[in-house]
Amino acid sequence: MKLDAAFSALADPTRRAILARLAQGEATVMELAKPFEMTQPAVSRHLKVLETAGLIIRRVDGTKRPCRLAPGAIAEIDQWLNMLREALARNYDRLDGVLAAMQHDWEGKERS
Amino acid sequence: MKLDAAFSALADPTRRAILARLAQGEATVMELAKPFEMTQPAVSRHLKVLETAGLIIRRVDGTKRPCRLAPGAIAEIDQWLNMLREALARNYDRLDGVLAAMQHDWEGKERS
DNA sequence: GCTTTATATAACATATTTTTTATATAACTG
DNA sequence: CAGTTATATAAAAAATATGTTATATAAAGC
Repeated sequence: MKLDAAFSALADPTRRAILARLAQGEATVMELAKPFEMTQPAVSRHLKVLETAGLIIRRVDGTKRPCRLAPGAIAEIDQWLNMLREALARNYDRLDGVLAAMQHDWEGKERS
Repeated sequence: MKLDAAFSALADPTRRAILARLAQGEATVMELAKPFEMTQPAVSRHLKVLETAGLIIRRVDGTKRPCRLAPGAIAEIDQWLNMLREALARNYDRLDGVLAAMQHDWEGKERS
């Protein structure tokens, strides 16, 4: 299941930063690595994770491997999240949210 | 950063299944555990992960702890994903996708 | 009050992830 | 061709995640 890989890839802040950078356009591995206090191999691995998850694609340009966002990147993720969105919307329509706020035996935090 | 916890929580299939179940309404720990070939403590831990990530909330009902989807569950996630959505839409508008498909030096898979 | 039910926590084993250093490869440069 | 540049891969250490069994807690039922 690709959802595992996709969500897992997004769970890492470095990888999200890489995606945010790619949102502005293509970039090579070195360009992507520069902002991070991390070695190049580490970034290479993050890119592999993103590629395997279907979030980015890479092309070959001489000795460089420019990366971009994969066109269908978040399609599957979005589809799954829609299920939750709809459920949350339904709950809201039923005013479950309001009721929950009123009956204060709901805990927003943890009790220990 | 809560995004880490949220995406990380969603990366596990058991936890996504739990959320899918909760999308149909409140459920107790035992009810949630039943479909899985997993011990109750394992499910308890998954629920804690989901709660910490802000994806579910729990109330106290006697000895039971019924769970629901947290109202704002995917708000932060959605906000972040919007950045990507917009970038992808921009790329599409510029026909970057089409161009990429034409210049076949783009690899959809991996080369080894 | 004692037993059962619902859930949590602890201790621990195993698996996975993340990062590092060292090295390989392959394409440019002069 | 020799050296440099861009990137990948391997090996290994450290951190984290996931599941198990055993046990604790607290409310419910008799």
